[in-house]
Amino acid sequence: MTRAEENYIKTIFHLGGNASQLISTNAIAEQMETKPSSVTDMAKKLADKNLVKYVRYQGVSLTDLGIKTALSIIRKHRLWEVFLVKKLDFTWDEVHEVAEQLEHIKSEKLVDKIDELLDFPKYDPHGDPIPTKSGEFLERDKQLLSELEIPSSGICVGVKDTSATFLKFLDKNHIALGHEITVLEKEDFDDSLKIRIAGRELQISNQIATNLYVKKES
Amino acid sequence: MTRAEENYIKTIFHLGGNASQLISTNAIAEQMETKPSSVTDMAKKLADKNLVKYVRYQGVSLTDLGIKTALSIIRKHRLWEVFLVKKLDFTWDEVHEVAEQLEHIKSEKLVDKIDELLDFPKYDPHGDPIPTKSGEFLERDKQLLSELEIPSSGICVGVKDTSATFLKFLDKNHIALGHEITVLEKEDFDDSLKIRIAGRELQISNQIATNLYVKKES
DNA sequence: AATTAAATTTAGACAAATCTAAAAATTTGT
DNA sequence: ACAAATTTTTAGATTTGTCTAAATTTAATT
Ligand SMILES: [Mn+2]
Ligand SMILES: [Mn+2]
Ligand SMILES: [Mn+2]
Ligand SMILES: [Mn+2]
Repeated sequence: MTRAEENYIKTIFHLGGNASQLISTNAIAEQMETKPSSVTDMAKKLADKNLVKYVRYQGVSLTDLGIKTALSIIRKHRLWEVFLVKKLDFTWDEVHEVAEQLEHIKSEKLVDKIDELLDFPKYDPHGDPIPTKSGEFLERDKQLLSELEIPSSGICVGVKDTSATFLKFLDKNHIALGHEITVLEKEDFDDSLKIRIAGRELQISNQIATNLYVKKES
Repeated sequence: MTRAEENYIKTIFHLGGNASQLISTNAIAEQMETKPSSVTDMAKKLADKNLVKYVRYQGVSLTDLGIKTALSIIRKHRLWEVFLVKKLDFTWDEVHEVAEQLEHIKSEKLVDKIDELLDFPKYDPHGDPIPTKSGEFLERDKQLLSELEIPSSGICVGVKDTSATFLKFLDKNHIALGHEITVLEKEDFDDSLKIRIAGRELQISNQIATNLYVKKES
């Protein structure tokens, strides 16, 4: 598999192409910052290799082989992200770019040894689950902070937006995974929330609240 | 820089193109298992980028920029090899192939952090020196085992042939870096040597002796 | 149902990196 | 010094992945 092929497979997975749902060439092109015509070309190539099902004018979805491939790449990406944070003191806003390169390194032994070195982590630095060697995928029970009842609280377990700007904003406001967040009030005007986290009270916009995942306290 | 360009630069360096010596396209092609015509094309491209000096029909040599680039790639390659051996329990015959991929990962922070994690190693698992961040290169004082006087002894500090077959042969015969080797006799007929290493005596062919580096004992 | 708009595919082009076969330059041998 | 052998370069083709512009299909609107 070439690097380009791997990137397409991964993108299709992230757009929901694991079910039998067909993903449009336009959606893929937009996500990958490329042109729809390029996606069409690649769709044919991937279909030839039995990695996707391609229906002309409708879109593509991953085959079983495609899903297996996607999970393997995602596993590598997320394990490398954990490695960078835990072993090399990278911050969670620095890891994605490097992991985009490292995920294409071909060595099964390397991935498995990194997994072992990290003591088989279940989640990456952004709270996303790491598929096991055999491709199992444990999606966490979570919901957007914006959907919590008021008042109530939960543990911050993930981010939806993983851009460096958002992550650095969270750092600045002492919002980190593992912390308890209590929603105190919702402002009707703009859906902003008053929350308490790590002993502090602060006001966060709806845009923030719709990009933070929490796990409701049991 | 593309991956192909980096591989050419590295090969030219290893063939001695760091001095003003011109390396022939044929030599490069053979080393890289490609065709001389491909090398000619690349030579022009690298010359345009000021990485090599290219004299038609004569060959190429690295510019200062080319040397700097080569050292950076070699540094990464060797640091990754140390990482694989020291942190992930790879054997010295397994690391080269993976390091060939890892050396192209673009992240200065990553290399420097790996360097730090390994406590700034000076040599890779095959005894080759690791250039520093600033490009310094401390070639060790060493000589081929075949060139030791008889009788005398030295410390095994490196291998010339780094192929997996040779390295596994060395493992099988308990020959490893750091061990003292004493040359007891030389057989005139085939230049084979009787040596003592790790308490054992064994007979090694001239081909083995010309691929092992030792440091004479002071 | 026909027209318009939007999405998708095709056709043709391009850059990177490679190859083969033929031409040109250099080196070798007498 | 000159022919032969070797090395190197050129010319033209191929593959991968991309693009633009035009054609086609599908979806939306009157
Ligand atoms: Mn990521
Ligand atoms: Mn992540
Ligand atoms: Mn190596
Ligand atoms: Mn090495």
